[in-house]
Amino acid sequence: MHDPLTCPGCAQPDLAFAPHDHTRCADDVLALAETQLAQGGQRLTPVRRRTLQILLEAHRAMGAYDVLERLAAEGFGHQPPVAYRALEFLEEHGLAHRIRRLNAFTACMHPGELHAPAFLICRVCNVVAEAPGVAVGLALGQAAKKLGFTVERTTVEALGLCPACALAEGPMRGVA
Amino acid sequence: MHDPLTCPGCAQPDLAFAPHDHTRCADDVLALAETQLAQGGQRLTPVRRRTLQILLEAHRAMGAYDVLERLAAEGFGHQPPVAYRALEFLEEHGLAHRIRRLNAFTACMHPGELHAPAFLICRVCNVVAEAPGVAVGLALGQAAKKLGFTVERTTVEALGLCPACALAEGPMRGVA
DNA sequence: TGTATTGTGTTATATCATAACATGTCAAGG
DNA sequence: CCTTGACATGTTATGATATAACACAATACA
Repeated sequence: MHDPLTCPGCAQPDLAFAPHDHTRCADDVLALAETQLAQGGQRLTPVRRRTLQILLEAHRAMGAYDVLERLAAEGFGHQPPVAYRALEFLEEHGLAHRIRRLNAFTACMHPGELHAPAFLICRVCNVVAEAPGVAVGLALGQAAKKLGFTVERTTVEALGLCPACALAEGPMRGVA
Repeated sequence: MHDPLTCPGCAQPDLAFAPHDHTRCADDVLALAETQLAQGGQRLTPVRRRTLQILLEAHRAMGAYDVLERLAAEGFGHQPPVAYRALEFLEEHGLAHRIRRLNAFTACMHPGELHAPAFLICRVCNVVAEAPGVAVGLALGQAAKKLGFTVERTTVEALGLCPACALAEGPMRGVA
């Protein structure tokens, strides 16, 4: 169900990068999602369900066209709107996030919890970690308040080096 | 040099939205940019200079193709890379920022100052304000540090309502 | 002046995203 | 039951954004 070897977060537990809650991976999140949506009178239809599953299984950010390819291969529609609609639905309901710097989407690792997501994107290996962004959201909200601006949604992304790639790259500087 | 009537920030001084420093608009920023670049051994070539000017004059976020159109009309190249290269150069050197939510670029309103820019984007009128983002950057840096992640660049954007549009929209709720 | 570096411009193509419309599904009310 | 309205899915077509790769020009500097 959850393969540590293909999960970027699990691959380096000592470094604690991307320390998502494994007890909630894939199927668990899926069940949770279904419950949540039902409460709001929303439907987790087959395409939407499968889209979420694909994101959860991939366990990394995926472009809409990548998702579409998978969906198409499984008998769903073959055209971009199929993927975009499902992804947008998931995003609207807090089950997925859009990573703007990568033009990609990723499953939310802790749906239901109120959170202003902040993402850490490794520029070398492209792994995306969802960091606790409450403090960031708060700071942003305050800055906005001073200007009389009402915040509705936020995009917070940091590009840099994950621990593993920093180890690999850092010591190389000036060597060669 | 600076027309309050076409400047979103100046249009509503009472609301203090987008309270950029007017003494630094257009020509001032341009001069500052030139100095700064020269110090770093970089060149503010005609295309680059004109691109920055266009962004400063527009005083709002512009798409790369909008910028290109202006450049082309003035005798510069007619192909996308012309605009993208100039814009990327400006961004790298802190003279312009990329607004990912809008796939657009905007001139930096206070170049030289060390700052992690945070943008407030009105979803109604599309005006973009550059808010002081130091606190936000700090919070993000700390969250990253906990995961061993090294932040190099950040994207911080909030979508919401600017004061003017909030006034126009807020009271309407439930009325009709 | 020659030579390396950087910048500009081009063609061509890749990548990402949405508008508009037809068809299908399903639940609620007649 | 069957109609109707809302929502969902699928399609075609197009729009919008971005980059690769290469030729040539300008500049810096030995």
